[in-house]
Amino acid sequence: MGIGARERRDRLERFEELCREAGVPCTIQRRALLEAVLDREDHPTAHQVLEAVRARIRGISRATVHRNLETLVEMGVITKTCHPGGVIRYDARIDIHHHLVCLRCNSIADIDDENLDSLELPDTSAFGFKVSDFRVQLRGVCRECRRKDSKKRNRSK
Amino acid sequence: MGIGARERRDRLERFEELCREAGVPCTIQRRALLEAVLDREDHPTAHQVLEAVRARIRGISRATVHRNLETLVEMGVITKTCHPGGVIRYDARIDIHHHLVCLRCNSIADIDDENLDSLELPDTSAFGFKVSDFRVQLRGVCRECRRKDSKKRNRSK
DNA sequence: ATACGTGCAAAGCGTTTGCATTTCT
DNA sequence: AGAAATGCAAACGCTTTGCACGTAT
Repeated sequence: MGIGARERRDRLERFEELCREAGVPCTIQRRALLEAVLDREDHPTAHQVLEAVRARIRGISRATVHRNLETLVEMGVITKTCHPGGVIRYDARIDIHHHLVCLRCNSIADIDDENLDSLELPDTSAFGFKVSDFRVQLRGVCRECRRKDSKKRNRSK
Repeated sequence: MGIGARERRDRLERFEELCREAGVPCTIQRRALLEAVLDREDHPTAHQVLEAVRARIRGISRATVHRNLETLVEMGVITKTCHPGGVIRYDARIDIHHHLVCLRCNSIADIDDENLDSLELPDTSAFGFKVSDFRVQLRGVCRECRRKDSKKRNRSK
């Protein structure tokens, strides 16, 4: 899954356009970080993005990664994913899609489903809340964790 | 909102039952932590729960809070919430309900909606994923953050 | 030329772990 | 008595911040 080649190109173009419009410097670090996220099919942490970018920019610093991932989110060219853990995770996908969230290991997998996409959202204006986006999170236990669980059960018998 | 008095009582009872069944010690710390979460209507961090519990148990330690909140989640008497931030948040509610997630300040508010509750979930057996639960997350910007944004805009004019 | 971004190092938080001691069953 | 939990302190990992220097517009 992940995003396709066309979408990837469009997103980079949009990024450069937004930089120009906002007068924000389009540095090589910023661009490389965006590409690193776009090239992933999972929901990487800042650390994972750093590892990936180091191949292209040797001396890039941890602080730059954190600062810029946040900038890219604000620009709307990537998003943050919601997860039950204690480490921030980013997502290349900005379109409507949904998540399988493992409550055991905190992993997240994408799931696409037209029925979920066409959900009718409730009115949130009473909360003063402006909805921009939504995700359905199917919470439970992933394949790996279920396997580990059954191993544990066998051992204790 | 939050949970009602009856639900609160039932949950504590269920907790004690689960302790007995599993032969898990039902310590005063454990019980106090559960009560502290049940008494909150928001989605507290471990630190917030610690603060609340200190009133009853002076010398309770940070480690005990973290360890036991995790235990309570495993027992299924509280849950973890999914959020875009870097701090783990707990939730007194274990029934199906939904969230308004602010992507600016990472705050979470509950929202109840029958239409969302009756959502038809896709089949996840192909992923080896066992669904136990679901949440719809309406992502966007909360009232407070929108206010701050408009103030900022005014200043820059 | 100026504003903004970067790298570095240190600080700041939240969470986890090892170990001696206490408590629950 | 024995297993498990607690408290404490240190370690750990992720994120943020201050500052000197470099770079994009």
